Amino acid sequence: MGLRIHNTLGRQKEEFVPLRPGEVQMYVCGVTVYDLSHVGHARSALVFDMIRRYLRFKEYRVRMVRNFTDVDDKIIARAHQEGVSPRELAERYIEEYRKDMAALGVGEADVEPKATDHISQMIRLIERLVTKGVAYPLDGDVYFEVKRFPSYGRLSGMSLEDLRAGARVEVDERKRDPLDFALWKRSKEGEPAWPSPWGPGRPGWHIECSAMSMHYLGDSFDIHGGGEDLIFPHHENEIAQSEAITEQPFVRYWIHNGFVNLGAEKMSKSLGNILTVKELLRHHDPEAFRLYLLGTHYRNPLDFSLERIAEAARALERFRNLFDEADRLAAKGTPPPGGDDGLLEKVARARHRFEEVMDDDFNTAQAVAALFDLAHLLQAFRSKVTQGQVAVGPFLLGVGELLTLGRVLGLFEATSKPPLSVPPELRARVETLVQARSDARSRRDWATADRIRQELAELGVSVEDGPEGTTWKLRP
RNA sequence: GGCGGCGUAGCCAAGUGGCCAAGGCGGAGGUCUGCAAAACCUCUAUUCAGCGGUUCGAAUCCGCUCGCCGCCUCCA
Repeated sequence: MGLRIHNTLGRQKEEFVPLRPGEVQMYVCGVTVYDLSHVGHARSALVFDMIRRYLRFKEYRVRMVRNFTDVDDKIIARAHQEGVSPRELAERYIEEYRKDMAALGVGEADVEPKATDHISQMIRLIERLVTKGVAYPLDGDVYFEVKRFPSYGRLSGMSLEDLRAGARVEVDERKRDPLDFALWKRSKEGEPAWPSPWGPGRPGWHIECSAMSMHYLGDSFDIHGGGEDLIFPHHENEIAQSEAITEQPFVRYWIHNGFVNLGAEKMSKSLGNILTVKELLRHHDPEAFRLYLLGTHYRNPLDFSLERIAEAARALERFRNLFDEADRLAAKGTPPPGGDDGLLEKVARARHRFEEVMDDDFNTAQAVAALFDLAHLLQAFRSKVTQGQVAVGPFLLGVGELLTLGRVLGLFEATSKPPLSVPPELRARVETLVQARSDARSRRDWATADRIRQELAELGVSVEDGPEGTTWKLRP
């Protein structure tokens, strides 16, 4: 079975066939760097990170480009406000974005280009558009003439008439059509400017993605992604610009992720209802957040809720308990003999199911369900290992497979809460108390044992007595 | 106004014509354990916003109604 992807162009699932066998070229719209990124940006980044991981699991060689928009009105306005240069402001937030993504476990793209490093490529594209007669200069600006591109509106599913009917853009009498959009903007006093055939100015927003994607990936490439708010006008305009020049299909598969809502409304800066990634990670485990996100299909809206993330953290604990158990059994050495009781075949079936549901337009909710089922299976088997009924080897193999599959989704990078976060002096004190409690227990002095457990609880430590002895961990 | 999407258990959420409607959280009972925790087992939607229709058969297709959201302006 092959991968099927929902293509925004056509609004249906299609079999995924890359341009070159075994290779995938993808471009993802990144962020405009004028402020800290929020949970909505995080969702988009995590979705495309998951897609890239899965494509790699399918043994595709993936080349991914994710851009930074580092010149635009908001950056300029913000920089003026803070009394720094737009470049300085952009650099700062690029740095912050990279830190946030790393903290979320989102891998770096193969290329992370900045718009301002590609001005000459943009100018060349604009020149070609002017030469072809699909764009026209006007007082130092250059506009794309939408009427010259017959399939304009195809991605968003709207006709020019539909678009004109609902147009909320300010009518600029100079433009040939209200829907014509800027490729190049004449710069005003005090704004960053680059020399061009039309005078000093700066690029319009849409042209940068055409320029950078075609520069790094070619005139036609496989996947272009971003949040669903980019469908119109951003991606619609990219198609118009690019295809007007090359007269070839720009992108084969358009993938758009759904929004994060907060309080029944889209999380966005203009509405003011945002939660930054930094704020999120101050209180929550990044893997719990990832598990929470994966529980909802990437195209569906997600109602953000800290309570749901806390639930995901509890669910994640169950996997981690299993991994701890596997570590303990693996460390014991000299595996006792025994059968596998059909476990490995069930593990293979779980893998098959995982791949099948992921092949269906990245159904991570189902994939996660397969992971939970596999974990249950392994836990049940582990009870039998402990009782000496079956061998430990198949159990460890099964856990290894669970880890492999989870990591395809970016989960289980940390198999347990990092014990490193325990300060050494606290660790020593806890170890002493745990030992004292074990001594008391071996004397069957339950009163003392319980008292010590209470003492440990006050330190935020919980203890568990198992057949292999007592273990402890920090409670969140 | 135009275009599009959503409404599934206490909560979250998959499923888009036919095996018992995934999975998670929460809850109930049981096993194990000195107790606890963890883990395991069982149970927790005769029903998919409502009303009609198509079909041998619909949560899934069609129509209408109600409620919610997004895009059409910068936006992941």
